[in-house]
Amino acid sequence: MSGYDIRVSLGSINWLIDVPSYGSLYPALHSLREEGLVNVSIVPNDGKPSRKVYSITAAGSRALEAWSHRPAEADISQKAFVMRLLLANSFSSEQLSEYLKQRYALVTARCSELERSVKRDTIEVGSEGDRLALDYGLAIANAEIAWLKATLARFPGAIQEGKQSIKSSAHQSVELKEDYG
Amino acid sequence: MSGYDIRVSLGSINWLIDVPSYGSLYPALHSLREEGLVNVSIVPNDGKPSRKVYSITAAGSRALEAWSHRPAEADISQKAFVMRLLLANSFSSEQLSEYLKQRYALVTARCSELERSVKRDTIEVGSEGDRLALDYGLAIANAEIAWLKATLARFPGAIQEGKQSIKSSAHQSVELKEDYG
DNA sequence: TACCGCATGTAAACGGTTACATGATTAC
DNA sequence: GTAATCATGTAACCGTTTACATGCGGTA
Repeated sequence: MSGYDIRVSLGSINWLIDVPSYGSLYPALHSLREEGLVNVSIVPNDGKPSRKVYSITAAGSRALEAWSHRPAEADISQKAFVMRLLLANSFSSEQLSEYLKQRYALVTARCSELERSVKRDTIEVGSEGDRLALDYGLAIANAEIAWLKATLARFPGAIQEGKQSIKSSAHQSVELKEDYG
Repeated sequence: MSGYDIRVSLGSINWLIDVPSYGSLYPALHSLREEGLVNVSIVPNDGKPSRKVYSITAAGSRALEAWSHRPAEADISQKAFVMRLLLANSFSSEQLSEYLKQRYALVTARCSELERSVKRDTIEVGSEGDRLALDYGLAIANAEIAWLKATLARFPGAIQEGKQSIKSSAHQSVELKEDYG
């Protein structure tokens, strides 16, 4: 794709991932080319500036694979998690499963921590706004847990006993409480 | 609270909001004081540096209120949305309801846009990773829609007909399809 | 002995956005 | 005729993080 194309296609899901501006995207592509991780082919474009269509090199594929398999930092953000998911092509079923389990452990930890701090008042949960925000956070976290459970069921990793086939994971209410990770 | 306290208390929900580092938090508090929006009281602290406990002034309250009521930018991020929710104390029931309805309109729009692009292939939805990421996005968006519906039912704004009393909104599966905003 | 928690603060470094430059074409 | 789309690119700007400075007390 061209830099422009990349920006436009990512722009349609800007709320799911961090989309770079042209001011950082174009220089990034230049340096990737200098490092030999991508090739450029100039495609003349009547009137408009000629398109520079980038394609990944063998070295680039290796680097990308290394990047996506690098150990997940403990406190990964939602957007970074989705970005990694987008690159899940080079994941084997086991690796994907492992990755999702790590996320599962993280989110359940956050969730139970939040529930604890709502019951006690470790944090000042005095105001209406605080309660609203925490309730929202809990709802989102629980939805993510449900999705992770459903998706883990669809991509059973190395060893897994209770296989269930599930078609669509969105909209789905699943009982929680199991322990991955 | 002191700058340290602010950081620590916000740090426990760092995945829900953007938490500033000390390097930007302390200077921010200094400039707020210069603008007369907060007061400081120095509390001596045996051995450790004395604590600087900040409290909001009348002018500060007005500025905060103005900030939280300023028209919501169209493409607000999840974290910014939660930050505003945290300050929902100065919202009237009508204002809160209005704010949630705006959010509802935004998220439903994103959701249906995503569904469209999954069915057709406006975006290249070729790879496994793409499908996973979009499925995840859809699940999260639907969860947010459900939460917004439930919360709007709890905080009925000015005019609203079908009142239902709902105790806890998390974990809840709600039918979608209604039109707020 | 070494490190973590408490508690504040500053300056350099870094990374990203914003704004600008260019220019032909199509839509209102 | 005015704006928006296509398409690339650079440089100034700006906010944020990182790293450092200080220093006492508890603990592994």
